[in-house]
Amino acid sequence: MSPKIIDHCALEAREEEIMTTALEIITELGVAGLTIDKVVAKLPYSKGTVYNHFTCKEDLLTGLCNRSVKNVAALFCRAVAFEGSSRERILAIGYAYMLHSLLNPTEFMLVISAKTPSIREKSTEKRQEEHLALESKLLGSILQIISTGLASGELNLQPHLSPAQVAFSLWSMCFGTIALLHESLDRCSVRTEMNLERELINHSNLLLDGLNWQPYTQEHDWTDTIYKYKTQLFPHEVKQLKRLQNG
Amino acid sequence: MSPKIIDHCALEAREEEIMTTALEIITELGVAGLTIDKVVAKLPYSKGTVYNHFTCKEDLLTGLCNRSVKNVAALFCRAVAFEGSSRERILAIGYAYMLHSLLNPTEFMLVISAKTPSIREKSTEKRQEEHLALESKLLGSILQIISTGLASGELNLQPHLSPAQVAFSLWSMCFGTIALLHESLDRCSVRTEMNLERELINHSNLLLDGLNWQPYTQEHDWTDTIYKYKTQLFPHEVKQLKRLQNG
DNA sequence: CTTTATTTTTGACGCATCGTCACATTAGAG
DNA sequence: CTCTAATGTGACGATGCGTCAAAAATAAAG
Repeated sequence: MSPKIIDHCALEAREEEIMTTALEIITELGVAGLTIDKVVAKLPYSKGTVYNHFTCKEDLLTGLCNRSVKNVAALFCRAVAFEGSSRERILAIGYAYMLHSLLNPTEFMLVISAKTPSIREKSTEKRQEEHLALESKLLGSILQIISTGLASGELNLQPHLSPAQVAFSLWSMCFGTIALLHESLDRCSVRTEMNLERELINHSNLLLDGLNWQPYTQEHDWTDTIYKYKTQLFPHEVKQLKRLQNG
Repeated sequence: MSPKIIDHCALEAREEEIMTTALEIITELGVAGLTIDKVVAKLPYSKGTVYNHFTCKEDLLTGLCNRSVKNVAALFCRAVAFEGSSRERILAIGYAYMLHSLLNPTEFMLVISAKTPSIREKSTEKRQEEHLALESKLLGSILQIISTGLASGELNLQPHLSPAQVAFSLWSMCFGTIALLHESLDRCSVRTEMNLERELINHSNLLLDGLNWQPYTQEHDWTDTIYKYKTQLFPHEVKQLKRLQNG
């Protein structure tokens, strides 16, 4: 009676395989160049099988997007665990976000694409919810640092601001800066004179000063902190990035 | 010899007509629903004629995007002319940006879409350059206010920051905030508790405090300033927005 | 081993959209 | 009216999407 039943593990592995192949195509030909037919041609499966995993191209894109956000979440967890002041840790979050965007330009761009209604509208409800849950996880890491900052007295919240609002201000600032300065995204008019790492740190420091999050920009050697990010917190990622930029 | 020659004016009018029709379709069916065939069906012209104006769908989208940025530029010019302190005027820029995004959700979303590589890659070089020029114009308005702020001493630039960097920090902050909180864009997890106008003002004030741009948030009645934006600077737009939100 | 019941895979098919191009149309000069 | 070159037209081939009936694969029962 009971026939072939594929175990969950194998199914998930295949889903990964499909996504990886899709990402290869996108990296090579851009999002517009992605075609289910091309994915199928690169895989030992047929079109029907791919459509068993993803209802449509957009659903596949959202899946890729979520996979990317998962990796960001992992980096954020490491940032939270950084040994230092709360402000150093919150700055590490932004730094992690930036590193990820530089290491995975295609995926970062996908996260933006996936927020586009044309893609969102067509994606599965399931994958949409997964996306929201993942974003909550990211915000969770930020909120965690905010609460330690409040506890230690380093952050003095203005009465009209809630922790969630602070978390959101940091997130949107990082997002905007990275999005507008991202090499692969927009050749915006000022881009030439701007350097992503420098500007992100600048913007973060401005915002954190505005938030009264001590120690202030002038009161601490942030160059040293960033050196620690590079050598202690994300040594592997920074090395990978250098290899990417030189090769 | 000389046969039928269409005057430049009529050509441009037709281009407008095509874009307006395309925007209608996008508003109704989303960017994904836009089809050259549908545009043609709504117009008294044929497909070939449309393709005489725009090389492809993406080129048409970039055209729409540019038209939208032109409108933003006009609002920015009015913000620059606002009677008040330099900080009030720079805040008016962000407010204008937000108003525009709320009044033209479809177009704002298009601006983001148009930054996506899949669309940019396919657009005409000409329209790309136009886009960069328009963005420069936007930054120009911001830089103008910065320089008056510097001249009056209300803004005290930290030595490591250039006016262009300040302009960019404001722009990216506004962009990020609006993009992440935009109703039509992303149903992000925190969105429910967040209110675009309130958060944009909050973020702006945090950043401007961080920049040492006087008067500081606590030193001035910003509610009153925003009231002036609504009643004096952008009365028409605010009224339009209310109608939009009620109807 | 064969049969059977059920799941999984397959790829050809119908449909939609894209962008092109050979031909039709048009407006003015001669 | 005729001729000419700019302009407009829409049928057409190509490509991609998502479906579905049929085929293959599988594991237990006979």
